[in-house]
Amino acid sequence: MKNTFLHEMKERGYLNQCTDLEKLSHICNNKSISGYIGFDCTASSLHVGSLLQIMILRLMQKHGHQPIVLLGGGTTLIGDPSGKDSTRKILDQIKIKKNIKSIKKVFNKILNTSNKNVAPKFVDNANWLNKLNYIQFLRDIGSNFTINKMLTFDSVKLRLEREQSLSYMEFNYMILQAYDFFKLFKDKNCILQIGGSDQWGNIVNGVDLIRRKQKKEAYGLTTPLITLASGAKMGKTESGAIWLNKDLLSPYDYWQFWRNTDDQDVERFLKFFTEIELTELENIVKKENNINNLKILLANEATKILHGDEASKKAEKTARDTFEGGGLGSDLPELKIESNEIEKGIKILDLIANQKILSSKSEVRRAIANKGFKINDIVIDDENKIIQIKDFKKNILKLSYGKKKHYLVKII
RNA sequence: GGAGGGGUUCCAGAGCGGUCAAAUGGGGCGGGCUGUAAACCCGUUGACUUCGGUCUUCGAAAGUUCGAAUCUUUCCCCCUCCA
Repeated sequence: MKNTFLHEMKERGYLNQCTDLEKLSHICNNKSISGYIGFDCTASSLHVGSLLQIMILRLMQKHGHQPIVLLGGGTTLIGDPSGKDSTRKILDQIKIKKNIKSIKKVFNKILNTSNKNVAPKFVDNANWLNKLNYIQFLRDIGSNFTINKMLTFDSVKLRLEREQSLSYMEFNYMILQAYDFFKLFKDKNCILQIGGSDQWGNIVNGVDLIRRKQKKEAYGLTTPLITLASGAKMGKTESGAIWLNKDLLSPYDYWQFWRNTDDQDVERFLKFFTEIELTELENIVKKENNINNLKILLANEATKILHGDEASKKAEKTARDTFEGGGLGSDLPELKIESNEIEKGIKILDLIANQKILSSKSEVRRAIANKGFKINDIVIDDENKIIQIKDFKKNILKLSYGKKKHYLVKII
């Protein structure tokens, strides 16, 4: 039993902890199962921080198991205290509904939806959580939890140790998540919950609840927390999160994110975020002595999974044209400018400031003084230089900020 | 309830009547070197500016003063110790 789901999980480095790895792999090897991962709906898109989990869902499909995507419309109303120092903002239901709709798009792109046997099921826990009867719930479910034990979970313990307040509402989060698992086990025969390592406590609670209520075994599994070589958490950079939704981050920028991976992370990320067979990957890595080609491979494969082959190729071509050819790629972000403004002639300072590349005019000034801006690859040394139609080639002018940010200014 | 300590720019943290848009470090951004990497070095890091300046910032409000992040009063919030 070599080529199985859990085996590959392990090989790719997705596996951190499991409630009972042996039994679970035995089950997985003999039949197809359903497993779920819950996603938080606080934003209108997930970011690469959640990508590993999605890759796992894809891997389940590859091995013939059915993924259940739980979009936490109910639990997002409460807010998971795990790994948080303070209570976060609470969203209203309308916003959450919108977020769910938007987040779902990504799953439909990444997961295989055409094969009936493994097509993902989407569930929203608002459908059952919002209807719960308080007294009933306390009697049926609440009676299975002891405060003594709940207080020992990291999500609670850490907050209390730091004397940061933890509201009763948040305190209940783990019970709700346990209930989710119980519910999916009962209704959808879902025997596995997967989550990040910070979810361990919540997952174990669900497994326990199922054991108590149903006298049956369910399984929990966590993935390691991925950090970058720099020590930062994956997904959020200073300039903004690496969103998965196209409307928040273009395929080109997504491609660039992977292209700019730290040397030390490349091999690990190839395992995590591409589906190249591991033996093949090993060969590639061994043969390739230019790490930049590995980064390109990573960017291509990762972008392909999320945005499709075509978008990935286009992003690569644009990157090559821009960085290697020193020319301009068609997939670069576009900035638009009115033709009458150009006819009059516009100060370079104003042209840049009017676009939202930097947040203030002073910043643009400073950046120009620091030789940060280029027009058609020539450093701008005078902020008062007037830009006219003759500076455009075929209606297009290449504006660069720093070494990596390039834009096409188009006259409309 | 009693006794103290404190809230400063993205963060940490100095300043304690004018020379303060505020030291220093971190982070960010830009430049150099390279490989669209890391490390390192340099610059920059409130807004607007005709580059002379102007305006808004040091928990909030009011006051003293020619002048306040700095002094006074009230209020809000945090922390430490005792009960």
